[in-house]
Amino acid sequence: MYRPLMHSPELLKGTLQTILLKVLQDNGKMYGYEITQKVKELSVGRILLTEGALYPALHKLEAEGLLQTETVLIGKRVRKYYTITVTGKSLVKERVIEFREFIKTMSAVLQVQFA
Amino acid sequence: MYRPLMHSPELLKGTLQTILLKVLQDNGKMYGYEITQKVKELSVGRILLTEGALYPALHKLEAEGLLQTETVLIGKRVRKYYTITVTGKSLVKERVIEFREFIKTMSAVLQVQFA
DNA sequence: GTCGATACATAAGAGAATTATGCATGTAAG
DNA sequence: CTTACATGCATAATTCTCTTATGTATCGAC
Repeated sequence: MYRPLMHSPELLKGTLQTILLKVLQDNGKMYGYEITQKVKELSVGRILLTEGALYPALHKLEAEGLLQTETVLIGKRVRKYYTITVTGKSLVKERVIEFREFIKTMSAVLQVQFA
Repeated sequence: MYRPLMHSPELLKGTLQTILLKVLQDNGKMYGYEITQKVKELSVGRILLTEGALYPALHKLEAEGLLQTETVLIGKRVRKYYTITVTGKSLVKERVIEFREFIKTMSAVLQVQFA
């Protein structure tokens, strides 16, 4: 399946984990495909997560104990639900703060107000 | 020479070109090392450009016609001054707008106000 | 005379994404 | 009824950008 380019491909690097954790924190139990749709909706079509980035990222977050999974059968289709853990919740807080700091720094370097 | 880690290494990916172009637009003629010091100063020590990233990036921008160079001998030391071109100036405008859009999008996805 | 700062540059390696591919089900249109 | 698109998972090959490491060399201070 074709996946169109995102709005700012390079800028998004490094933000994927933060996005996944935050969306899961805000929306509770979600599965991969559902996350891509939610992010697409929130970003008004500007962030289109690719499977090649999404699934490895989810697996990594799970391996690190930041997410928990639960596999469910819907008819004959497999669905893997993800939930954020306590550890994940504390990390997402840090990540959002870090992102805010990053914007502050960039604002100073680029001499631009981002308000 | 050792180069300490930057504040948010992953987040910075993709912003290097924008930083270089904008700093050169704001400060006129500058050489590599001078740029690292200026960026360090503007970012209050949070962005420490490494040579391995800086020089290839400058060479690439030059090859693309976004920067012009002028080599000068200071005593026995070589210095390569960079100036932003007209093409470069129009690109930096776009890049800053793009970065602003990126923040807006991230703000919507993370449901956080970045003001 | 040695260390740290100044000043350039390239190569090897790592990390995170894109692109491509694979498998499989559900459903709407023609 | 078959074809295309959406749903749903996953991994492999490749690309891109940066870090880390290395190399060369000048200058000033101690």
